[in-house]
Amino acid sequence: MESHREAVTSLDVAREAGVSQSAVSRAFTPGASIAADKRERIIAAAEKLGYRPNPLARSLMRGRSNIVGVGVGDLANPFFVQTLQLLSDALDGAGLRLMLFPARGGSRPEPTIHEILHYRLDALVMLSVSPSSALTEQCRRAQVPVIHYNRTTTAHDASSVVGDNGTGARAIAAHLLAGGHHRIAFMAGTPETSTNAAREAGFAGYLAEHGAPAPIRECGHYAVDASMAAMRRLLLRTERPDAVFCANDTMALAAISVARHEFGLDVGREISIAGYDDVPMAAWPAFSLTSFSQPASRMVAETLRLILALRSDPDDHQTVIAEGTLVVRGSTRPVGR
Amino acid sequence: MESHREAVTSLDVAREAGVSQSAVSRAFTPGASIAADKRERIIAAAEKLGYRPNPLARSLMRGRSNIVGVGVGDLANPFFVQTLQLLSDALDGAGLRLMLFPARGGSRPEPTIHEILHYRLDALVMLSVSPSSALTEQCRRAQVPVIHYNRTTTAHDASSVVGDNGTGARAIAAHLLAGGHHRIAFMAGTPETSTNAAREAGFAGYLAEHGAPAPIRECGHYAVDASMAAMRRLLLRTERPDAVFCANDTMALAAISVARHEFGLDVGREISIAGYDDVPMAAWPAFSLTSFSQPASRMVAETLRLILALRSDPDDHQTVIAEGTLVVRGSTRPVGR
DNA sequence: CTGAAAGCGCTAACAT
DNA sequence: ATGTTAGCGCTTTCAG
Repeated sequence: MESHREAVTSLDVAREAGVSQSAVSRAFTPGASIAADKRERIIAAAEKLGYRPNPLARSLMRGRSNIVGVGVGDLANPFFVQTLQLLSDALDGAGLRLMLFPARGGSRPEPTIHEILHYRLDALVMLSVSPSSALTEQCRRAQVPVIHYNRTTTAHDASSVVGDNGTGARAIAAHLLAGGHHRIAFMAGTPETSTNAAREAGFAGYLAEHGAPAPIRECGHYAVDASMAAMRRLLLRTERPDAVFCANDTMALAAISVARHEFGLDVGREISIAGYDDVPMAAWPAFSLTSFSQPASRMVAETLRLILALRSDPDDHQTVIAEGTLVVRGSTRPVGR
Repeated sequence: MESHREAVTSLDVAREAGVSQSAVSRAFTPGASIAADKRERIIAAAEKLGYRPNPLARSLMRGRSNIVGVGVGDLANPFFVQTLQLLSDALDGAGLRLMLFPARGGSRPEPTIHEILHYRLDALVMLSVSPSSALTEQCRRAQVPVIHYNRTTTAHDASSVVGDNGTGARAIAAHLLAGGHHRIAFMAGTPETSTNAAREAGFAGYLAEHGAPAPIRECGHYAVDASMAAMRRLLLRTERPDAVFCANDTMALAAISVARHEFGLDVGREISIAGYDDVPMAAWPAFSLTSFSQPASRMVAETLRLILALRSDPDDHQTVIAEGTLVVRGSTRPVGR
């Protein structure tokens, strides 16, 4: 009678290699003390039998799963997709598993995530979604460190990785002012988010400091449809803005689309539009979007670093701020003339 | 001295409720035989203590993890992203966890996935990536059923969910012929993939059956840069094509971009461009891409159905073909005139 | 229906 | 360095 699922266990390997079962365990544990020749014999036997340590049992014993939970909201934003891809590669390279779950943006608390926590996750990364305070509390109780990605947090027992939103937004403001614009608008993303707050504050702050009027404001909620609607409202004003800074690229691409195809405007001459993130599509000739580039790969690398640090010390929380660069393209009026 | 991670165990709940530990287990097992009032008392005690069954231990005993592995290749294609989002929601709704891993397209066998298999996965879904034959064999040995998404397979011990590529491609061909086109081109995706093969065969087949010459062929490898290059080659021909069918939308959007912005062509009048998948961006005014719509949500629903079916019978393999619809937009010359 | 007992496959003391 | 012995937290016979 076969065992559970006819799986090869460490005991099988032990018998095959003529050693104890714990020796097999040690052979598969990096730092363990075991004679080199013995280890090799065991590895050989394991290979022959097609053995692999059962990660479930291992996690149960170790009290740690080697799994990182990743909560995502709307994947419509290419910046998150890019991040997810990079993160999936990075974790894979570090021998960690990635458990993905939908984390609806702050609305009602998801039941699922509570269950996920009990996997003894090495860390929980929230990709541009803010966990409810209840969830945060649950994480603390379950001893799962939380890393906020692209969001800051007031909580002191959480890490976060963000771009330098204030500086980025100021760079955009400077660029638009230098381009000779006077009626400048700001298209906000979701108002409650820290990214939007920081970008808006930096943008408006720079304008104010340089004697420009406060920007006209519309809200696109980081969504395509809402941004199109917001852009229409902006362009139907009697005092039509001559420049629009959208709080992310998704909104900016939608805005360009509306300006060009619905209002027949020559983007980059009659109106300037700038975004934030520098997603791959921003570089397409169809858009040629001026944007502030968030260094996704560096941000992900930092996230991995935090995860590894938190593995050794779950209380070693940090906030990482990654610098970006302004990428000037054709969607904004050139400065030099 | 605290236990491992000061976690609440079923034993704690048992003591609190004054029952045996196995009773607690039964209270959390849907079909188990336990008195209703006793169950309620247990649930109450569990709630009070903040208890949840440890999924690791549960999986270890049950020999099944409630985890579905999902292998993804390049997430640059919005169709896959959309699918991933839908799948993540669907699995979540069914109480299943989603373990994401990067599965490089068919190149060398990834070491990671071999490890993932040992989680006693309920299923392994390959999103538009073909597993190596070695991997397929491993899955068989580990008793993990494989589901190919957007790919057919010759293997008889695997399921697959695909769109009706032949029919879709023929619909595009019919639409282009009806539009009065004569020099028709086909931009291929990755040649080795079953999707490309089916779309190309359907397209060329329809043209041949209707007396049209075989399509001019270039290859865009389902990638943006390669597609832009391919489009340039097509448009630099002395006999410039007046219609191009791209094997997916990613390539078609890139093609539009090149035609319009590099060659100054009026897409939809001077040249027709059609794609496949009907990704969200296809509907943007900036592109207005005629495309054959793959019913992503239905395909994902079918995938979930297969997963659940395979849970009860791991050998119950099926092939599901989902029908789509032609979505005519402005990027192709209208038929009626 | 319910409790006691035997593991799932592994790791981590504990003694050699 | 190695084998033996306890468990990790749970499910599942097995008696009753």
